[in-house]
Order: sequence, then structure tokens, then C-alpha cells
Amino acid sequence: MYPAFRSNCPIASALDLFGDKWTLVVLRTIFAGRHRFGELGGMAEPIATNMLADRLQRLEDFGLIERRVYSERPPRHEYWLTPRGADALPILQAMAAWSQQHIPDRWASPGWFAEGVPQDFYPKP
Amino acid sequence: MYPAFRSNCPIASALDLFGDKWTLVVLRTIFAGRHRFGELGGMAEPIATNMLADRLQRLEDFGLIERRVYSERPPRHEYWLTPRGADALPILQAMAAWSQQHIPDRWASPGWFAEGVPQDFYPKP
DNA sequence: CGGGATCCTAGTGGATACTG
DNA sequence: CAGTATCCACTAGGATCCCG
Repeated sequence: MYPAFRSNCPIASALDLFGDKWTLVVLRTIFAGRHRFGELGGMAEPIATNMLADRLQRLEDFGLIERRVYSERPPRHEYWLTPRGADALPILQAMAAWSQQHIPDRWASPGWFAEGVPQDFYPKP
Repeated sequence: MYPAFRSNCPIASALDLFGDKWTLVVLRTIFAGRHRFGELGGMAEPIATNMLADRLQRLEDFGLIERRVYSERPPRHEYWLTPRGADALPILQAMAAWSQQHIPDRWASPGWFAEGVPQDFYPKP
């Protein structure tokens, strides 16, 4: 269930858990208020459904998110952060802050997530 | 020279720059006081020399590190953080803090980098 | 010592079709 | 709607050898 950790370094271990192309992007989207599979699949960065399903499964296995199933037709599933997942926010904020400082031209554009993002999600540049 | 950015999101952009298996681990090692190619190649996480060379090249292209060449025999090269690279420290610290909170059993062990790491590099658990 | 050049593999990732 | 299954392409990554 857990990946093979490369070392005892906490940084390397964190990267072994969610240091791939998609995991933190998916997590960011959940932070931003998207909770359903379809919403996550429709984010700005196109992701294949099998990739998305795989990352959600892993995040659930690692205890970062929780899956809620509603008995409706059509079925509705939602993914919510656990406290453990919510604690990853500083990582995302630190990345956002770095980008805003050092790739400002990209960030100057309206941004893809103007609405739907918590007020203080992206730190002020 | 720059990667293809997936979107305008600063988080996704940061991940496009250094969200792979090795880049942040290499950066961490430089933060920890290793500056020579051989030292970086000898870190706890075994990395192939071509991988290391590639990541160092990219980090230099992105302006995160600076390459210093000394005219000696045998030759000596050193890689040092630029201000832009040093600004990535909060990202590493946030990852380390998360790991220490949520994968404590791994961190409880002596750690691979007891000496050589700046005093406040890993936040207190 | 610090890489570059090769070659090779594994796994990531993508498109499409299909199902409860 | 929320996935799974299948097949396929690509490239990140690794091992080894070699050279200034």
C-alpha cells in the first residue's frame, strides 16, 4: 500500500508519497472546493480518468482524503480532505508563493481558478 | 529550455519545474551543504550520474543553482544555490514538517543526515 | 573527478470503449 | 455519473562504459 521509501529523509519520503506529476494537483483542486470525480476530471490540467482514479485511490490509502458515497441516481461520490490531507496546505502555499515570486509572468494572467479558490489559498505576491 | 506548463496555476507550474522524482531531493542535498558532483551522487538516495547531471543542468537553466568551475587537477565543480533557489527552502521545510507529523515512525530513526544539515533545516516535530 | 554517450527497461500516462 | 478495462506510446529513469 505504501510506496518503497528511498531513505529516512522526511523530504524524500514526502516526495515518495506525493511527489509525482498529479497527486498535488489533484489535492489542490480538492482544496479549491472541487469534490466530485467529474469536477476533478474537468480541471484546467487535462488528466485521464484512470490516472485520476489511481491518484484518488492512493490519496485515500495514505489517509489524505476520504471518500463519501451517496446513494442516489445517478450515483454521487465525493472526496474530502482529512486532517492529514489538510495539513498539506502549507506545502501547496509554499509552492504557490515561490511561483508567484519567480514565474510572475505566468501568474500575472487571470489564473484559471479565480473563483472557487478559498480567499487566502494563493498567498499575496 | 522551460518545460511545457500545463496551466496558469502557480502550483501546477511549480510542479512542472521541479515536481519530478529527483529535483527537490538534489536541491535538499545542496541546502544540506553538499556542493560537489560526487557528494551529490553519494547521497542516501542512489541516483544515476546521468540523472544527476540532467537535474543539475535543469536547475541551473531555471536559475535555482549556480555552477562554479575551479581550474584544478583533478577538476572541481561546485553547485551553489542562487537567491531564487534559496527561496525554495519553505517548500522543503513544509514537506519535512508534514512528514514529521504524519510519518513519524520513519522520522524517529536517526535520520540519514544528522550531521551536515543546517540547524533549523528540519523543523521540530 | 565530472560528467557524456548508449542502450535498455519499467512504469507513467493517454485514448478509447465499456459497465453498474 | 463514476469509474474499470484494455491497449498503446512515450519518456523518465537506470546500468554501464568511456573520455577530457
